Amino acid sequence: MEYNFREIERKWQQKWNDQGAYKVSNQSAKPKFYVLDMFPYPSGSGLHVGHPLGYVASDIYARYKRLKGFNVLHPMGFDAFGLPAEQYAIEHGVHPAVSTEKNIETYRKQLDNIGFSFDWSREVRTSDPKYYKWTQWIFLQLFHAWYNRKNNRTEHISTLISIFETEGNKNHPIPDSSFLIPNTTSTTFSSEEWKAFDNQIKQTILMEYRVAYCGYGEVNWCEALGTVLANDEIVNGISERGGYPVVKKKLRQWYLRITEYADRLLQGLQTVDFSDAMKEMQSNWIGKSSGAEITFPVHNSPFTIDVYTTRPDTIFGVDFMVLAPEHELVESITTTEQKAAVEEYIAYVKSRSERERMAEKKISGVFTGAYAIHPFTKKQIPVWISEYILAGYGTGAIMAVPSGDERDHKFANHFNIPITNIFGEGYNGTEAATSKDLVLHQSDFLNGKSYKEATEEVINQLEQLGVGKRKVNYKMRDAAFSRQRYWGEPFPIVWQADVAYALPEDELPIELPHLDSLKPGPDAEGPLANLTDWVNVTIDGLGEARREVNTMPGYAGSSWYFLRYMDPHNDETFCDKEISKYWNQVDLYVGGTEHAVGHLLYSRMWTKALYDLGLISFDEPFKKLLNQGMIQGSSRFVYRIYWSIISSEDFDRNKLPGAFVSKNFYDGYLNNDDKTIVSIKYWANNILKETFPDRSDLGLFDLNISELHVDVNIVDGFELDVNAFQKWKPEYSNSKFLLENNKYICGAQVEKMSKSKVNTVNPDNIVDKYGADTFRMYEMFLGPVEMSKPWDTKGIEGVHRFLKKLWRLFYNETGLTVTDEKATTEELKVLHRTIKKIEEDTERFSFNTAVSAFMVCVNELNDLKCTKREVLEQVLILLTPYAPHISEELWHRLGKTTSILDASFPTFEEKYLVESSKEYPVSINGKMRTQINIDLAATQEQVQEIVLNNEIVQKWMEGKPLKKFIFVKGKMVNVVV
RNA sequence: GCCCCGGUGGUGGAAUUGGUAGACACGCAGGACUUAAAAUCCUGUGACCCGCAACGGUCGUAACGGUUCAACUCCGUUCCGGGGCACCA
Repeated sequence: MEYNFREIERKWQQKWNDQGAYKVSNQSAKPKFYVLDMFPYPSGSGLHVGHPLGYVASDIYARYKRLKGFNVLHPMGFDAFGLPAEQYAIEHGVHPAVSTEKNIETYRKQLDNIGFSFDWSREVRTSDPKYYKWTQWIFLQLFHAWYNRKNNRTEHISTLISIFETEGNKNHPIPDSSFLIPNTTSTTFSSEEWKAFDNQIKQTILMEYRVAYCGYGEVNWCEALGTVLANDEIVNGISERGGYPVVKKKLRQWYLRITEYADRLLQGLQTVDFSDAMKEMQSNWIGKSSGAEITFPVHNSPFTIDVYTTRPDTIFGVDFMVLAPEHELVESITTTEQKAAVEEYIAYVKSRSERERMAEKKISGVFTGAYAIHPFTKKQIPVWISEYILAGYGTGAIMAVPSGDERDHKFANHFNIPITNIFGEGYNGTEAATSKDLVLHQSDFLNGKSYKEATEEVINQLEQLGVGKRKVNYKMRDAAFSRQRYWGEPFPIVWQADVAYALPEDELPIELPHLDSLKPGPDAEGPLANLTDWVNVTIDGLGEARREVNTMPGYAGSSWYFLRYMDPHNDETFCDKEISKYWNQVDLYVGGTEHAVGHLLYSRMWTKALYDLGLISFDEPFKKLLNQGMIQGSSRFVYRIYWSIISSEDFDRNKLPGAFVSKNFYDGYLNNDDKTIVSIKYWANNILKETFPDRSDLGLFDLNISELHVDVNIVDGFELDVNAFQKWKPEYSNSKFLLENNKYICGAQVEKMSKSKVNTVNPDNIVDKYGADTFRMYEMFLGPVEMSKPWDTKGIEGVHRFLKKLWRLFYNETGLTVTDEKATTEELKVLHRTIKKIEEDTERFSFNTAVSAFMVCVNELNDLKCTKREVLEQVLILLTPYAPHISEELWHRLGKTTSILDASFPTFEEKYLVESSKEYPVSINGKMRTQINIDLAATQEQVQEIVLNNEIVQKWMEGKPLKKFIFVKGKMVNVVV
C-alpha cells in the first residue's frame, strides 16, 4: 500500500466539506477561541506560495485548539473593494464586480487545495451590499458621534447639542483651535448664540466635532490615478501603487477624527500581545511627545511666534528661530531689506517638488531680517526660514538650540551663527550635545539643573509669565476617509446648500450603481459624479439634494470585518451584541507587518468607537498578533547577447538566433576578464557564420550582454531546462546556449515575489506534486513564521519523505502492520517526549521545530520497529493540525468511525520520561570534559563524591584544590578548580 | 540621520531561563538492493591537528573587548544585511 496523497486529500476535502466539518456554532459549552487571518485582497494574479504561510500557521493553531477542546472560530473572507481592484478592472476591460468575482473564485479554489479548516459558511466580502450595508451603517454612527474629551468617550452628537443649548461650547472647545465661528472672529459661543444660529451654521459647527467629518484640507492628490491617497499609501512621495507623482491639493474630504483616540490607541498597546517592533511602529506613528509651546514676541512688531519644543529646558541656548517657509507670519515679519531674498527662497522651495524636498539633504535657509525677543533674557534672536521645518508639524516654527540639537547645529555652522554653549564641558564645540544626562550651564535660574528638573522649572516659569504652556503633541493626523474612486462603498450622505445630511438607516445599503466607464468625474471628483441620474435625488422632507460622489477607502470594510464573521447573516444589525460578547476579542490574529500603521490602527480605532457607543463590549479588537514574515522570491536570470553587428550590406536580422551565455561567462564579462570575453566573441561569431554561411562580412561589433528574468519554474536549482525555456519563450526556440560543464547555469537574486519577475511559485503546482500535507509542513519547516525568507523548493523532498516514512509505520508491502500489543516503555518514552514537544512548540508558534520533532519521532519509532496501535494513534492526533489529510486517512484505516478532527489532544505523562540513572555531563571550569553515569537517587553530596573520585576528573584537576562544585539545573555538574 | 530586527557548517535552520553549539532537513561523498535507473535503506559530513586506536586535543556562533566557574545567549565598541520612519523639533 503506497501513500497516495492525491486520492487521500481529494477524498477528505470532499468529505469534510460535505459533512460541514468546519462549521462552528455560536453556542457551545466549550470555551471559545477566535483565530483570524488577515483576509486577502483577491488580485488578478492569484495566490502564490507566500500567501498561505500565515494561513497555514493559523490553521495549525486553530486545529490544535479544537483538539484541545475549544469552540474555535476560524473564518475567511475577501477584502474586495479598493483601488487595486479598480485598476485591475480598468486594465483588463472588465467590470470590477465581474473580475473581483472571478478572482475570488480562483483564490477560493487555491485555498481549498491546501485543506484549511475555514468555516466558509461565514465568508464575508466587503463588496457585497449585504456586507457594506453595515459598513455604511457604522459610518453613520461615527458621523452622528463626537468625541467628548472630558470623559474620553465617543458619544452621540445629541449629547453635544444639548450641551450647546445649555452652556454653549466654552467647556468643549472646537478641536481645530483655529476654526472661527462663521461671520465672527470668535472660537466660542454661548447657549443663546447657539440657539440663534441658523441650521447651516449649526451644521457647520457640528461638523467640526463629528468623529466622521467632512472638511477641506490639503490632501495628497495623484493626477495619474485621479484620486487622493492616504499618507500611508505614499512611498517616497510617489504613489505606492503605480509609482505616480503625488502633489498637494485642496479638496473637500471626509476624515476620521482618529487623533482624538491617539492617547487611548497608545495606552491600549500595553494591554495587547503584539511584538515590540509592532508596538513601536504604532507608537512612532502616533508620535506622542511632550514639551512646551512657547510664545516669542517679535521685536518692534505686534506679532508673536509660537514654537513647540520637547526641550524647553534648553531655552537659554536659543541662538536663532526657524519658521517653515509656508508659515503664515513669514510675509508679515520679513524686513524690506530681506524681502527679495525671502521671496526668492520661498519661490525656490515651491519649485521643488515634494519628491526633491524629501530626497535631498543639503542645508538651506534665509534670514527674514526680523528678531524675536527671548522671554527671559530679552535678547534679540534672529528669525530664519528653512525647508527643514515643516508647516504641518507642531506650530511650524522652532527655537533653535545649536549646542543641543544636531540639525540646528549644522544650520548654525552653515550660516555662521554664533553658538551659545549651555552644557559646559558636555559640549565639545564640534557636534551638538544631545544627551539628556547633561547639566545646564549659562542658563540663569536653570544653572546646574538636570534635564528633568529644568524642564519642570522652566515650564512653571513660562506659565507664570503667561508666555508658554505645557503641551503634548502628536505626529498622527486625522485619517482621510474618502476616495475619488468608483470601486468602494458609497457614502450614505446627501448634500444640500453645503450641508451634509445623513440618509436614514432604513434606506441602507446605498448600493453602488453600475457604471461602464470608470473615468474620473469633473472637478477631481470620482467616476460616480458622471452618473447624474444617480447623483441628483429628491429626499423626503429635504427636497432636491446631491449625493456624495466620493466612495470610502479600502480600509473601511476591513476595519470591522472581524465582527461580521461572528454573525455574518444578520440583517437586523452588524453583529448581535450577545454574539460579539461570546466570541469577544480575536484571540490570535495572523498577518503581515505591512498593515502596522494602516489597517491595524484603524480597526483599533473603530473598535474603541463602537465600544464607547455601547455596540460591542471590548475596546481592543486583537488580543494577540502574530506577524508572519514575507516569503520572497528567488529570481533566476539568463544572460542574452545583444547582437551589434558589423556588416557591409543589409541582412535579415530576424534570422539572428537568441544567444545565451551561462553564468560563469557572464561573470567573466562583468569582470572584464579578457580570456572569457574572447571566447564568448569567438562563440558568437561562429553562430553568425552558421546562420549566414554565405556572408563572411558579418562580425560581432561589440560584446553587450544583459540579464533577463527567467521563469523559476523551469530552472532546477540553478540549471536551466533549455527545452522548457524554448517552449516558454517561442521567440527563442532556435536559440544557442554557451554552456559550462554541459549545463546552462542561471544567476540568482532574492527579490519580492511578483508576477513581473516570473519568480512566483503557485501553491497548486506544489500541492499537485507533493500534496497539501507536505506543502503545509514544508511551509512551516522553512523557518520561524515571523521571519522573511526566500522560497526554495529544494528541501521539500525531506518533508515528503517524512510523510512516506510515517505511512510505512502503518503499512508494509503486505498491508496494515499495526498491532494491539502493549507498547514498550521505550516506545512510550518516544511518544510522550513528542507530545510534550509538540504541545510546547505549537503553543509558542514554533511550528518549524514542531515539524522537526515529528521527524525525530518517526525516525525513532522506525528504529524501534514500533507497530503498536496505542502509540501510533496518539501520534496521528498530534499530527492532525499539521497534516490533516494523512492523519484522518490512517485514523480511519485503524478502524475509527469518527473524525480525527474531534479527537482530543493526548495528555502528556511525566512518568514516562523519568529515569533512574543518567549520564551526568561533567565540566571542569565550564569546559565539558566527560560523562559519568550516576543514580538519580543520589544526593548532591554523593554525586560530588563520585565525580571527584572519578579518574578522568582527577586527571583534569591535576591535583589542584577544589574551589566550587556547581549543580546546573539538576542535569550536569561543574567543577571549579 | 534616527529607530527596530538580524548575522551560527556548503544551504535552510536548532539550541525555550547564561549550562554538552550545529537538532531536524537539504546538499554532498561512500555503500547496500538493482542488468540499470528510480524509489528505499545504511554510513559519513564545522575546521584543523595527533595517532594503531579514541569514548584524544585545539579552534569555532560577523569582528574586537568585557562580565562569569561557564557566553550564540548579558554588556560595550565596530562592521555587514534586512525592515520601518524621516529634515517630526
